[in-house]
Amino acid sequence: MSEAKTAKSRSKSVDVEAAGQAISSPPVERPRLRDAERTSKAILAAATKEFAERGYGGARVDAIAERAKINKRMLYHYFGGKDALYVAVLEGSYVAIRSAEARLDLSHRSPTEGMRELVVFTWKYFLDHPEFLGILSTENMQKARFLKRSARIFELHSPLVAEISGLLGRGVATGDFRSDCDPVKIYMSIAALGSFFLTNRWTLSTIFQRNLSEKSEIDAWGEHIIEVIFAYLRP
Amino acid sequence: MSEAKTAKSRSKSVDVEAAGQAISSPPVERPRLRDAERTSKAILAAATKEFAERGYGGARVDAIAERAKINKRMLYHYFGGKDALYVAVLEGSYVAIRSAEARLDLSHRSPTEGMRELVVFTWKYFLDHPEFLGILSTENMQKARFLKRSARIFELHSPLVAEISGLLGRGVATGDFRSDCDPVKIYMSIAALGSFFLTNRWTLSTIFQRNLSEKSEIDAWGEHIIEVIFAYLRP
Amino acid sequence: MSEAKTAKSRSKSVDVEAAGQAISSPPVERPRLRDAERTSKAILAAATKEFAERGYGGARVDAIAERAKINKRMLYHYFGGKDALYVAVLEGSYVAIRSAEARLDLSHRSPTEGMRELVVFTWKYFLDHPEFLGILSTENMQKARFLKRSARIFELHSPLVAEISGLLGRGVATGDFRSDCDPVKIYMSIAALGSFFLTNRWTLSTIFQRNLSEKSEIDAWGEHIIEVIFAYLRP
Amino acid sequence: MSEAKTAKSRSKSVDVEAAGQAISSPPVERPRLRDAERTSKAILAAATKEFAERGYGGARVDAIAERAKINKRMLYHYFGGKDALYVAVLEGSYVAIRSAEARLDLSHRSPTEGMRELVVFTWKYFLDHPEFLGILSTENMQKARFLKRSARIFELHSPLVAEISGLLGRGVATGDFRSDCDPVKIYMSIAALGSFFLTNRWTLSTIFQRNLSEKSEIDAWGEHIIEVIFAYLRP
DNA sequence: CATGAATGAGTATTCATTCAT
DNA sequence: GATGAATGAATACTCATTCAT
Repeated sequence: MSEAKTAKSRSKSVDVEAAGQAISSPPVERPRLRDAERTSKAILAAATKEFAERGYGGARVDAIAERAKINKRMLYHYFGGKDALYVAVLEGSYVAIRSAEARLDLSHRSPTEGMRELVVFTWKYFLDHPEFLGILSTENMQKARFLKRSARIFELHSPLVAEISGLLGRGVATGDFRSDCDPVKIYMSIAALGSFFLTNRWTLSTIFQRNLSEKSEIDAWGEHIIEVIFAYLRP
Repeated sequence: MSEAKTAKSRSKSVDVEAAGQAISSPPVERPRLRDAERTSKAILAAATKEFAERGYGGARVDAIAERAKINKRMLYHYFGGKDALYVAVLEGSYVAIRSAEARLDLSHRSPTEGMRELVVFTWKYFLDHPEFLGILSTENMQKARFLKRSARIFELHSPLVAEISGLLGRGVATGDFRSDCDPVKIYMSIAALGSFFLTNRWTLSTIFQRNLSEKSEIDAWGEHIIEVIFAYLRP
Repeated sequence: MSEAKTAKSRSKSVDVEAAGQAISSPPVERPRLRDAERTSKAILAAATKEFAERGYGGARVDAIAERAKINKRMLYHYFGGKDALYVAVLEGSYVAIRSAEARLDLSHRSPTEGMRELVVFTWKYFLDHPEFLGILSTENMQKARFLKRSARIFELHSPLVAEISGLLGRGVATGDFRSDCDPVKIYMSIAALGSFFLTNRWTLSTIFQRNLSEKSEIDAWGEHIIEVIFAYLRP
Repeated sequence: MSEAKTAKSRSKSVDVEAAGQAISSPPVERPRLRDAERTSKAILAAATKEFAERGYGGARVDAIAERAKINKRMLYHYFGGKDALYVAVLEGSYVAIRSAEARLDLSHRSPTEGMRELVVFTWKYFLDHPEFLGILSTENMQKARFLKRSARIFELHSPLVAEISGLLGRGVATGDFRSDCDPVKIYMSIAALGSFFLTNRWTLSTIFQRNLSEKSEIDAWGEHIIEVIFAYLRP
């Protein structure tokens, strides 16, 4: 592991847009050559896909370079190596979802509305960003080996917990929600139902002979998550 | 990937005992000469762990041989190659859980009791067989590439769906459960809640600064699953 | 540096013959395939030449494999890596010269005869084993980075010092040598005169416009060493 | 090796000051704009160290740029490439020692005094300029591949030979020295004893378990060289 | 003059698999 | 049946050098 050499990339701030959005942005025709930012983002986007699809061990540096249409050497120039690039992808992925989440502004809605919005957002985000779930899968297969080293990860998540706590508190006050709910458990339940379906639909489709990638099945499961969560929250 | 060469292994029947039980079962005392079987099981058990921990791409044939304490050549002798071995591991994993499940005998219990038993069994099985979840993760990361080729996988699962359908039907009749429940959705919800917690606890522990591998957290989540499922089933 | 992985090669005893003699032995026509010892020696001999000629940093693993006419993979199989192979070469080189030296049996000769024999042997050995000097050059350029880690190197050299001490002592007794000579200084002087000429003859030939690789020059320098050493030892 | 591309650098005259003295010389105060020269010297000094420490093959262009604290591109601007830079270092090294030597003015001293001065100077120069010995090592490892191409190298050395010849002739006349001494052999003996000790002290310290980098050992060896040379010169 | 992005050809090392005994 | 030597195709990473600004 060449992590000692990541110094250079450490100073690179992980760009919120990079992992999540560069992927879908239209192929802007800029000068092409000597565009450091563009190159760096392209690498990050390509790496995100590759790591998500093949896992850390299965991901190939050459494949990332090819996907990003850059010279493999640049990957080392900008990120230092496979490890450091993976860490950048990992942090970038979390930053991206938490940033989008933060834009929800749940506190100005009724508890029921807010909770529904959170559930729907989460489900949609998972649906639209399959790489995020892939990265999580990979990282967990390694027991969060890399994430544990990331200092700022915790801070990134306290606002989320606070937000859910607020919703729950207000919901209890209005009589919409049962009391004694753990915000972390609520979030985990939402994530569990959403993530499991999308992540595992491939084997599930096979064993149950039912194409879970069809729109109707996906939509139905989205409804199902809401039903389950609200059934549980019901006082 | 030399998948064209897996023909040899196809003739190998997957042993129910292999993945799930050979690990803990006592060394059966039969005449001898059973070295072949013993070796084969050791390989399967070692491969299960390796694939579960590192994923398909990250797993190393050498590592499997070393874990199984056998000569690498034997692995090719018995299974034909990495791909075929992986398929054997995959099928064996499903066979193992479905076999254990089948021993539950849910039909002789009340719907509520039966459902609780199913939830508890699933949770415990996931807890006791982390490799199973690892294998699923890996296989889904590859979009069920290998599982899709496995012919008998569907048959293996129809009894499970039937069993849950039975429980639900009886529950509706007794007034314990709401009507209109999809047995597959119920099973997927149970699996989702159990699997997600265990699979993702490493990153979750990190982002929420809370050690989800502690017994108290694990037990609490087991209770949580039951609560969620029953809240949903409540008429 | 992958030295943590050299465990395997560590158990390989360095063969005295390997570095020094396998090089000049006739190409025995043995079965060719599956001859571990032969392969291992061929690698060591090839590596000795490569490291001697190009230095540690300049040596190429591919070049070694090609010189040894083996698959590059075997080099890792037998030695673990470039580092470990280099260490084997280094130790082997010292073992080879010290073993040959030990066969001199200086103690049964007169001090003068013994000393002359030592000088001549050293000169001839350097002349016949240019790789040895090359290896020393390389290792010293790295400030003995690898040699310092070699445990048995010191033991290998105490007999030499003892032998020279014996010669000097007897020479003082017979009146042939001056007293107060440090055996290590004597050896170093012999080595210095021999080594410097052979190692530096390329630049020396150029700057002095005189071909020091000619037999006459080489022989003359051999005589010169003897003269210098005996002039110094003269009481 | 892009040796065909060194044409550019050929026109660069090697500055006497560059390798040997730029390092310690005070920042000459001239109008300004001298950045070009300053940069060029910094590169040469950095390259001298790098090549001396790691050898030609082991030296890294990036490392040289970093040591010189200049942009790598400048290195190509001023010297054309690695090869040409190496040649400049090599020539500069010889020019530096011969220039310093020329300032000795041996002809106005007694033969004995002059000879002692030459020995002491050589020893001190080697001691103070470890890069010089490193460069020689490297160049000889390549059998003077680059030096052979340098046209003016021979001229640079004839004064040295003449100077020593003069000393020897006068010494024979005064009866201080034996006759029939080859000036080149004398110089080579002086250089051999000095160079070998300093170059090889790392391995020698290890094999003889004696720290030859200590001041006492170094001083003692300086004395030893004088003793050896004068013992040999004694009529 | 100066900078840093870009590149293709290496360079050490590892992998799954096969072969000879 | 069992063993370990042998192999070619990757695989992560590095190097000297050039290009655009």
